Parts: sequence; structure tokens; C-alpha cells
Amino acid sequence: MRIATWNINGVKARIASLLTWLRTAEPDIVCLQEIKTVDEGFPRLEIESLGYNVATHGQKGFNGVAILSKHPIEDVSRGLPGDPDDPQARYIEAVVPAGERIVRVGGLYLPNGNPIGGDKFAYKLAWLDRLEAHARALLALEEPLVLCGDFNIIPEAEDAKTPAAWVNDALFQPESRRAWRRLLALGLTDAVRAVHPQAGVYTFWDYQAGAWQKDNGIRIDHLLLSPSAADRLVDAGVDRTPRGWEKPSDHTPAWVELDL
DNA sequence: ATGCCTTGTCGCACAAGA
Repeated sequence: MRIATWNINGVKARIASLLTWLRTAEPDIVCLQEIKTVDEGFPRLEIESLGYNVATHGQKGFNGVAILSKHPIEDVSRGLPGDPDDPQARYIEAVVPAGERIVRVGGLYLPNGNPIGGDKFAYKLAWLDRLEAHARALLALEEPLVLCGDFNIIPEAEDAKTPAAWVNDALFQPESRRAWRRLLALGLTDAVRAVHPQAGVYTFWDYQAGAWQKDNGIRIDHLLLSPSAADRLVDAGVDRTPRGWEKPSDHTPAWVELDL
């Protein structure tokens, strides 16, 4: 069972690349972020024609998340618990049956949080508090769980080509990184870090200033595993190929293979 | 120090991204 996460920066602008990648990478489950469309605008039929089920949590113009799965998608919930008045579409969760077992998948698009010290940074930290509380509740279920998506957090200096450039950015603030470590302290495993502990594994390269050509990247898209999912961890990694295509997203997919 | 690109929007510039 291969589960991937990809911030595609606009599903309508990226549909051809998405279909190509689905055909070649053949992931079982994909969490998408920044679909940037309402549910009615999501290119559902084209994706379903490749054998995927689709669940979306869209929003006009910004944000928006989705889950694609070759297996049935059950018990879908939309929105991160903890603030029913939060209008931003940044979280979707579902249960996917996998043979004798199930896997619970939470797809998330964490707020960017810039500039630091403002309302947006406070929203990011509050969102992280809500995520920690929800993760704690999910871990109590003792299920195979994958919490994945665009966390907008650079966990450590080795997760950036030029960490000094990020010291005043919300993605690399001590508060953001502390919240990340609190998630790990709950018992969640950073799958890509577990398989690739070395520096230089990136998932995002800015469109500007030739960042991709210089490999001036950061690792901000992550897959966190519950203990029972981590027990079944076979492999994990980052698929850099779509970042090199024409009209790419600035993010590229990260993935995990579980023996479910 | 700033913009560098890219997307979507009741567009013809701007917000938001990271």
C-alpha cells in the first residue's frame, strides 16, 4: 500500500501532470493540497477514470484538500476539529480498507503563517495546537494512521539547503518546530526522515531565482505514522520527477509504502 | 532591501503563497 502526499498548487492548472503522475507512480492513496477550487470544480471524472475514488474538501480560490484512493473511501470527515468557525478548507480524513486491515488517512494543509508575529502566525500556531489534540485522539484508536500533507514546517536545519535564509520565516520558527516535535513526542514517526536520515531531502523549491536548478529546496511535506503504521513501514521517499516537468507545482510528492 | 514566479479572481491589478 503506497500512500503519497502532494501539494499541487491548483488542481485545474495541474490536471494533466496529475493524471500523468497517477498513471506512472500508481499510488494507492493520494492526499492533495491546494486544490484551489470548490468541490464542484474538481476534475473528478478524469481521476475516477483512472480507477480512483475521490473525496474533496474544497474552497473557492485558495486552500482545499482531497483524498484519492484506489480502495473505497469510508467515514470521510472534513475540517480539523477544535474550531467549527474556521472557514479555511485545510483538513480531510477518511478510513480506507486494505485487505484484512484498515488505514486511517488524514490529509492536511497547514497554514503558512507568514509574516511572523501577525494574525497569520497566530492562526498557524493555533492550528498546530488543534492538530496535536486531534492526533492524540486518533492515536488512542491504535489504528494504522498516516497524517500527511504540506505541514509548512522545516523541522531541522538539514531540511533546508540554505537554513540561514529561513530564520525569519514562519516555516522555521522555534514555535513551529517545537509544535512539530510535540507531534513526534506523541509517538508519531516522520517516515521520510526514518528512511532517509541524511540532509538534502527536499519537497519544495521556490519558483523564483532558479531555486530548482540550484536545488535550493526545503522539506516541508511530511508523512507521520502511528506506531502500528510505523511497524509496517517498508519504504518512503520523495519523487522529484514532477518538479522537473513543464508548468510544475512548486512542491513534489512524498510517499510511504506500508505492508498492510 | 526588494523582487524574482505562479495561481485564481465577478481580473484588466491584486492577494497569497513559502
